[in-house]
Amino acid sequence: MLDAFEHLVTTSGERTATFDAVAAEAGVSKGGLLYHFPSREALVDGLVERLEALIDADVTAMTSADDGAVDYFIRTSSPDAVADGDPFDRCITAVTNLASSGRWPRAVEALSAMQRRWYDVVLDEVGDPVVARLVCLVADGLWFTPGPFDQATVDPAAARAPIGDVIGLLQGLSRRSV
Amino acid sequence: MLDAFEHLVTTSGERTATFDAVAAEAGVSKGGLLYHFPSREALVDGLVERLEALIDADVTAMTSADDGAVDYFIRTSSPDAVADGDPFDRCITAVTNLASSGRWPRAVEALSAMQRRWYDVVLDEVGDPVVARLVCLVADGLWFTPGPFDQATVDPAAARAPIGDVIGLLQGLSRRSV
DNA sequence: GTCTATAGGACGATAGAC
DNA sequence: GTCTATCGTCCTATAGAC
Repeated sequence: MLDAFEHLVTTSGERTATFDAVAAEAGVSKGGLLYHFPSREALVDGLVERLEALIDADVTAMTSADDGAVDYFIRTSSPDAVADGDPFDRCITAVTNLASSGRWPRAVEALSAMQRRWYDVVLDEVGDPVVARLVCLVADGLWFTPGPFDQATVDPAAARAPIGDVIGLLQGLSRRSV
Repeated sequence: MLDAFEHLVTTSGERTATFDAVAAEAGVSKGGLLYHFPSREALVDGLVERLEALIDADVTAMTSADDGAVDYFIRTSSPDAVADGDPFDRCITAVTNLASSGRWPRAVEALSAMQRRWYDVVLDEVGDPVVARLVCLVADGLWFTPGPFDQATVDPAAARAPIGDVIGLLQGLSRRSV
């Protein structure tokens, strides 16, 4: 049922993810859904808790990544990864959509905490706060543009610079320790 | 009336920006509002057209900025500018909120076009597509995190690196022409 | 041009059978 | 635990007086 809610919020926005639609997508009836999630807030909380668990797993993977945390971080933030059906990416997109409505403070807090944790890991690797912030900004930029709004315009092979070059540039900065 | 709609969408999200609320905010009655904007789509279109006009003005200012397009671009993308009551920033935030619902294709297209135009101006200045993309990603990252979701957590004087240093770093890259 | 009144519909949530 | 049926509320949009 959470999967159905997540899917609808991700693809069509929060407005369309009504109890009726979620129940239909999950293959149950509205009453059945409301037994497990008595309110809309319960549904949101369920997704936020799922996100928090996935953040823990991602931070662990990031700190122990073979090519370093920065490489892992930037690569998993690119729209290429979003296009795939990665559960973590889908969950982030869903919670982001929920947060942007302004009605779910818990969603906002979870996303803020996620960014703080990423920043700490990156800072630990690159050492310099300026470079660490730059890396986080690039990752956020990659995440938000242009994917979530218009999945049709995601064009990995476009004339824009390949993301591998951007990573190399950032790692160069990290080594020079500006 | 458009101001009222923009303000409500920006501060409280699209859900709360009903005809009733917009009319009350604008100081007219619901019927009066509906005379000028016969449907919700008309309201959205009005805001998108306002955005397109503001984009034209911003691109012009950006190309002729004293300290260069990159400096202008990054500075006006930072949350410090968002906190102010800049009409352009407010309009972008409002249209972004509308776009994230997935119900207004015109809003999505306007934002994509905006990013393409910014990229073209930056590329024209820095020459290198990789650096140009990096600059745009940083600007997008600055824009989206963490401001729009949680205006209370905007903390310009936080321990994170000052944005001026980030700009310097990007300009260094631009000069070295990686 | 601006108002009141209301139609028509969708949504969140409850009640109670099975 | 899952279902059907339904209540109350809120929203978009229309009709028509002024």
